[in-house]
Amino acid sequence: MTATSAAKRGIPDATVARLPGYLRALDGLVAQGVGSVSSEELATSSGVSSAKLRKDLSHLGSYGVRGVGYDVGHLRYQISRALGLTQDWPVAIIGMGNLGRALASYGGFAPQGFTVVAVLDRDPAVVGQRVGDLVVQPMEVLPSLTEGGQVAIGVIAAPAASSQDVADQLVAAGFSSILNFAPGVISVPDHVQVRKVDLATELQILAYHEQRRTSPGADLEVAR
Amino acid sequence: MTATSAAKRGIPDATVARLPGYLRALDGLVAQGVGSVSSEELATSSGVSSAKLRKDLSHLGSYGVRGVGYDVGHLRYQISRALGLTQDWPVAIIGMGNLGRALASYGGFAPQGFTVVAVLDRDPAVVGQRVGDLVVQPMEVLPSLTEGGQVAIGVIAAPAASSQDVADQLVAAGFSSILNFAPGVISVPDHVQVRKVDLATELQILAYHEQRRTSPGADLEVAR
DNA sequence: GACTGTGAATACGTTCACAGCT
DNA sequence: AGCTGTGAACGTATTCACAGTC
Repeated sequence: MTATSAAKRGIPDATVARLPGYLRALDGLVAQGVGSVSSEELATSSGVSSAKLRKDLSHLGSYGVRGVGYDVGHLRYQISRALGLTQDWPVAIIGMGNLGRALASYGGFAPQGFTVVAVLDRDPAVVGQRVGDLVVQPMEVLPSLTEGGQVAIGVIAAPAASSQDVADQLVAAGFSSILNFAPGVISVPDHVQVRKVDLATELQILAYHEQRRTSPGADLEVAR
Repeated sequence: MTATSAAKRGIPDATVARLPGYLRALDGLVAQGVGSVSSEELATSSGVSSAKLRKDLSHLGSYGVRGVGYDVGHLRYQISRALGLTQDWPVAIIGMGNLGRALASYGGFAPQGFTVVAVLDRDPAVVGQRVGDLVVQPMEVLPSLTEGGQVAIGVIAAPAASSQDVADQLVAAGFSSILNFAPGVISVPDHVQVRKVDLATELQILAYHEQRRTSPGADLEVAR
């Protein structure tokens, strides 16, 4: 219904959402040449409690050594494998406005196993322009991207008004995972995974807490 | 400890996170000239179940009418008020790389009650450049932004390597809410709210589900 | 008759605290 | 002695289902 349609016999959603954080912390340790960590140390560098970390890792298997800790390299590999990052995931970005360009140029995915293989826009004036190493392609190429059975993740960076339209085209082309940066809800068939990133929502959540700081008990008030 | 340090006698976190979605759906209805909605209709346009919607709204008060539904304008106002959006929130963005520029130029906040009032960068070569309507300022101006007691929300769009440094400067300048786009954890004092938006994390979560689709029961396997 | 608001039931997530292994 | 892995306890979120109101 909403976002994640419950995984049958898999890793709990809350845990999956934290695994990338552990992975990043482990990469930091690898870079520092650290070979082994305790749950306490790894938890601190990931910003969680050690009990939560251990529970999370216990869902992947028993990869620690009692009395010692976790082997950094091995744990890193196991988390990668659990997340499906032993393969590289090609990604297509739709919508080459400010945000789309920023995402396309941002080097942040590549090291994590994601490669932007195509950038598209429906505006003929934008098609053909260079963005980073790529040339903007028209929407018509979408179906060809999924042909090898490879590209499966689409990123919607189009304006809200056309996000449902883009989502429909992604689904029709055979994409099964969508990361949506456009505000608002998009509806897709059950078998398609959608995740949403929304700036305005995040700011509004911060505003709520910020406001509570200054006017504490403004809960029950004259309702008009 | 982690992110949200539990609200005393407030609206549940999960509810707060969904209110912006309801607000957006209500704005759509206002634009269509609709004056009244049922929980079922509003839930559908917000992508949640009607029971969840009603429970969420019940935390704000009783603003519906049994047998009828909710008055769109009044509910919109009540949610705005609960979120603290009856005032406008000035925002400062730190880091004018690709992402920072995209965020600064993105018009998406303004209608929601957020105004980007300052954009900063620590690189002297970037300081002075125009980004949208603003001129990039040096980091030194940070403390002056909070002087009127006004600017309280800072957006970190700097690279991961300097995100902790930027966070420290925001905290020192008196910011009490931070939206962090840089990968990795930042640590701040308890009274500072932090929310994180991380691309790579979202893609990794999608990859997990995507991988499960293709290789279903790859859970217990030879552990090396 | 229609639709809200909510207690009760259930599911999910986190924390505690300790048994079990090295 | 040190640290993991995990059952049991607790807390939070979601769903159900219906009493209450218009």
